[in-house]
Amino acid sequence: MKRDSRLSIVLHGLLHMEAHGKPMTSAELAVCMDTNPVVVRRTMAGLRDRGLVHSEKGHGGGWTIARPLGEISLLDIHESLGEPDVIGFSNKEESPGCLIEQAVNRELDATREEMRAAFAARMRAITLADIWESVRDRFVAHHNYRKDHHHDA
Amino acid sequence: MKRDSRLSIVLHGLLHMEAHGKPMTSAELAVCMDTNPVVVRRTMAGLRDRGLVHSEKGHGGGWTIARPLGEISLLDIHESLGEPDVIGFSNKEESPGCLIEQAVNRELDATREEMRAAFAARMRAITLADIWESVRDRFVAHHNYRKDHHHDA
DNA sequence: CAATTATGAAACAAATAAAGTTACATGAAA
DNA sequence: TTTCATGTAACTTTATTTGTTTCATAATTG
Repeated sequence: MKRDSRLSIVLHGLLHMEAHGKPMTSAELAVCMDTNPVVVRRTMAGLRDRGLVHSEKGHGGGWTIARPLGEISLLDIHESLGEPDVIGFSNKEESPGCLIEQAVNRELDATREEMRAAFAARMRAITLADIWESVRDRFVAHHNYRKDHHHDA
Repeated sequence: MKRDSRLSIVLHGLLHMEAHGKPMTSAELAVCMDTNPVVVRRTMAGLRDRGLVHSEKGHGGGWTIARPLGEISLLDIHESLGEPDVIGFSNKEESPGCLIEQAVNRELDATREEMRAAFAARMRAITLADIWESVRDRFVAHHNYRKDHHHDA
């Protein structure tokens, strides 16, 4: 299966927008994210429609985050992408006549529901601010490591 | 044909084998499962290699379950299929240099691990015997319903 | 107001992966 | 020795995601 990586793409883009400080164009984002400007627009479109980001045309235009990072959960973003299915396996047939296949589907459906619940619970609890802090922590750690170990004259 | 449905296919086939009582050919299974004999062989191959099922060539040959249903967990079967990834979303890049993308990956990786754990826990706890009972329960319920509501002269 | 720069969106092409199909070799039973 | 069944490789079809081209629209700049 070709797996959906839009959530990964969008999160990466959003945090670069935050780091940039001013509106960032689709072309600039595309370079950061090693993809295409049209892919950026297409992927951000859902977030724009929900008011998570803002886009502006013309000179000085581009993308900005429209809310405080702490008020955007990863679940909000997932929903803005149209809630693509996060499960990698499916039933051969969704409404089979066969009693055996029905029983198999019941069991696998229940498993998928549990996995979706685990996904939603975690994604609801995490905001962009959390990831942003995680970036900062690692950056500081890296900086301190270099400071403690540098061998310059 | 988008998501992997081999687990669904294999479970359906195994329980038909159980119901059949004698060796069942790939062609017979393919009819039950609305697929192709080669798909059946290909999908069952991993289970044969692990000793969950047995296959016999020639007249009277076909597939049989090699162990008591209660001793085959759904996780055993999943592993026999080569442990295909059960998650439907992925990272854009697996080992990025960008600190931001690394932080995004850490978060999504952790979420996927939780989902995989939920999958494995459930699949480990369920055996073919459980599904088989579920089939029987529904069959009996259906039979009783018909008995209580029939309107024959 | 015209040139430039940006998004919006449709349409199309490439890449990937699962499922289906064909073909044939191998082995077991009648 | 013929028939039936699995084992496997190679190829085709279909579904889905991602990438690309193209052009319309809007906002800013000179």
